[in-house]
Amino acid sequence: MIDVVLCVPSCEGPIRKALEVTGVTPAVASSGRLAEVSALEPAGGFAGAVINAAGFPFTEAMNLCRQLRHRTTSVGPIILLVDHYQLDDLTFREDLFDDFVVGPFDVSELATRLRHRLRRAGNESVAARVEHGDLAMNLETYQATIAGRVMDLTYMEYELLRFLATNPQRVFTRETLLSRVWGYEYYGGARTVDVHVRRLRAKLGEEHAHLIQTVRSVGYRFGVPEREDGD
Amino acid sequence: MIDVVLCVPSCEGPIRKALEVTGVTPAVASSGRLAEVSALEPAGGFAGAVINAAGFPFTEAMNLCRQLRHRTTSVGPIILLVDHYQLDDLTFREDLFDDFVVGPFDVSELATRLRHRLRRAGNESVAARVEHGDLAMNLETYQATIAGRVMDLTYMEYELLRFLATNPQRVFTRETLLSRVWGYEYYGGARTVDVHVRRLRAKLGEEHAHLIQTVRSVGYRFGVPEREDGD
DNA sequence: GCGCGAGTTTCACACGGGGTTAACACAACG
DNA sequence: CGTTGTGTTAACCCCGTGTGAAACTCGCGC
Repeated sequence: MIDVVLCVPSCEGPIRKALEVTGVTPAVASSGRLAEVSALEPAGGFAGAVINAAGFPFTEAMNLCRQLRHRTTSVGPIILLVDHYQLDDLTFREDLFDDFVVGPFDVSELATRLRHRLRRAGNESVAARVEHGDLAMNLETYQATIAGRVMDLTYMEYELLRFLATNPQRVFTRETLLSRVWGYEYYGGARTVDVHVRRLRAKLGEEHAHLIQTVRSVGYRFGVPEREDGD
Repeated sequence: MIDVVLCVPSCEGPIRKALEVTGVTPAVASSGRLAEVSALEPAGGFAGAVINAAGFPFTEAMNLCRQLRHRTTSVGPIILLVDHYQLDDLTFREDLFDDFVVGPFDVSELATRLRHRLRRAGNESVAARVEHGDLAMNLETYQATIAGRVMDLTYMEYELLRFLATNPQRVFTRETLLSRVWGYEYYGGARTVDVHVRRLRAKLGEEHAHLIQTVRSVGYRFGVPEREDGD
């Protein structure tokens, strides 16, 4: 079986060479849109993805990563190509990709990383479940239960809850949530987040509504206040 | 809790800097022998390991990786530092390490990879924290605890305490606090600061209220009174 | 010791802004 | 066309915050 690796937005120079050395065939999606990606997809799914975030709007690249991760058919490891100045942007987005390479891109490093991740992908099983207290989310079936009761969440509600629940205790501003969950830069309605939080709280039910806490003048946080014994 | 990262065979220059930036403390095992490593190990095990295979016999480095992986107590992610010419040697050894960096080593890339792997390994505590005695503040969760008890601080209270706690022992005038914490030039009611200090003291509780001291006709200071013998 | 004044603590209250909520507009989908 | 999901708008409400004044404390001089 031939392994096909998705390349966005192009596959030239060192990238192409690295893929050749590794022995996988590229599938180039120049736009990076999900429709284009799906059209290119082979029967067994992609073996991996190489996304060049340098010379590509960064949030769009992140958005694509997110979409790839959320598809039903798995897409192997995602490797991000970034410029040095973009390193800081990677912080707290660790869940969106598996590895990265800093430009200028070296063929052998690229190839080594590709091989490394492809090999490891075979052994590791991705966490398909998120559990936190009474909340359980199955990422494969897209179902969420609270204290055993199935919640009927919409897509956005599910995504928001998943993001919050996978980063418990951390506070996120509305802007951050918009860019991380919705996937675009903020323009205007921060109330959007509020409303979705409200709907989530309603579906969580009276007794679990407090799982999403408001941190006034900051944002929202998932989880119960920690009792951390200092020392 | 403080995260300790094993460093072999040394921790200098960019490596030390990267560990500092990430907020973990190094434990240096110069020989790389298992006995030495075990002696350095903290109670909770290592949070991760950085092994410099450049300037180190390569097979020895691989041996150490293998030994670390086979121990009973887990040793977080293993990051290998290699020279460019060693890249080929990594092939078929993917299971022995989690990530690698190619020299010359860049601080921010190193730090980013370290954080990336630590976070993926489920390590929550690579967060910005302020700790001082019984007080602990987590800047990500916006939570503050005093002697293990969670304090329910409002936004302004949190900001004020954070500023004071990050500059312990120093005395600040009300004017300084207003301009540094509130962020605007002030003229009028300096009582604002007093009141917030009072509210903070109340939430700190009887026995910790003295953490914020009044310096009459000057301002306020955070920390325990210094035992000044001579002065 | 007593009284006085400057400085600090404490209290109560009013205002403003951030958060919640409901209702609506609109797009997607069958 | 109805249904369902999503984003926006606007009214409402409440909590956090700042302020002034009263009570209190400390330091100093008489």
